[in-house]
Amino acid sequence: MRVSREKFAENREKILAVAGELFRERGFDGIGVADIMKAAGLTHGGFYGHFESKDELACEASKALVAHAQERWQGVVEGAPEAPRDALLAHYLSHRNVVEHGTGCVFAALTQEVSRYGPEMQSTFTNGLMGMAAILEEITPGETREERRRKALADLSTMVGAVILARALDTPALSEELLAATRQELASR
Amino acid sequence: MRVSREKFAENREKILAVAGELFRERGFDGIGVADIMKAAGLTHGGFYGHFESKDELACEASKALVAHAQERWQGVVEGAPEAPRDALLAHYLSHRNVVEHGTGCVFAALTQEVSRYGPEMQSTFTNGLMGMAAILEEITPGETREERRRKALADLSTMVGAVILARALDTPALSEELLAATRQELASR
DNA sequence: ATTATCTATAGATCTATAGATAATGC
DNA sequence: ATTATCTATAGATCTATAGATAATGC
Repeated sequence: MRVSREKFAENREKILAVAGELFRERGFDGIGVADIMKAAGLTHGGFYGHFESKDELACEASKALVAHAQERWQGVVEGAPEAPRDALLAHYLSHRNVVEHGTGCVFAALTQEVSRYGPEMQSTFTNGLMGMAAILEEITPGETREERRRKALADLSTMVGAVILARALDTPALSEELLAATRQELASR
Repeated sequence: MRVSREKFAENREKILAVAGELFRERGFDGIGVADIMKAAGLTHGGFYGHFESKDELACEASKALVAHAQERWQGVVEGAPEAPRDALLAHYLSHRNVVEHGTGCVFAALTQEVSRYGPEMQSTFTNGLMGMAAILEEITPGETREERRRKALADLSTMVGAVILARALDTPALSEELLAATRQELASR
């Protein structure tokens, strides 16, 4: 049964949204095309009318996730003009970002798989990470532009690293301690 | 053709060593039992005389990798009693640890997959991360034990995060900039 | 007539096992 | 006789495709 052009475009967006969530939850290799389409309410075979391959879907979904992550950071920064850095630290180093893999930070979920994928995926993540660093640089104190850039890169490593490590710890209390310690240390700089 | 007991034990160690390298290179889901055994110079079927399942191998290999990582950090710290923290930062935040996935840090390679595996795997990584934090705590300056513990957890997040992000960047110059920025910021604390 | 989706399946890959083989060690 | 390894394969899973179906839009 064929659907309208409008519905076709809607279905593509639905596949991308569902894939973005399931990839973040289970990794690129942890979820198949059939299950993604099932979760989107479509059949396996229909997938190949929308994307040439699973790799193409992984690339497109990653681009959307990275763009969305930047918009979210930008929104948090603009929503707290008096203390943007504190707002961003509280937003990112949160219990929610540790527990909700499917809707949490794409970098905390998928970065380790990127180097095993093709150059297009690496380029997407590189651009995304540099975009996050640029947002951080704007709200980081420092004498020179070089110093702010340096602090932004180190802080980005700290933030993403803390969420990745907190997700691996098997006790909620330890995860919370790691998050709180990282928040406190970053805030005091 | 049967082998001696001694050779049997050797074969088991060889499988663990090869698996530890290939898991770090391609992830737990990125390499199969048959290819691991081939790399170890054995046949696929022989695997199940050594391990009950691929999951058991993943757990045992992870335990060995985590223990080895702690020993290595301890060795670096003891090898530079005058400036152990600087030595550890230089050792960990190195070009080698970004490029050589198969022999590099187990946490930089596999931590994101841990939460998708069973409780035994999570326990192994939790113990490992807490061990690394304890080593860091010993060589971190601070007024109180609480402050040193806090700094150690935040620094561990920064170090592992920096290597993970540096591995995802698609330009060697950017990876080096991220590493150098992180080294410089951590050293100045 | 065109085209988006669905059904069914080919082909590849992966884990795990069964049975055979051959060397060890009592 | 025991046991570590090898050969061969069962069974499950995954990507991708071929052909059929049915609704859209000229």
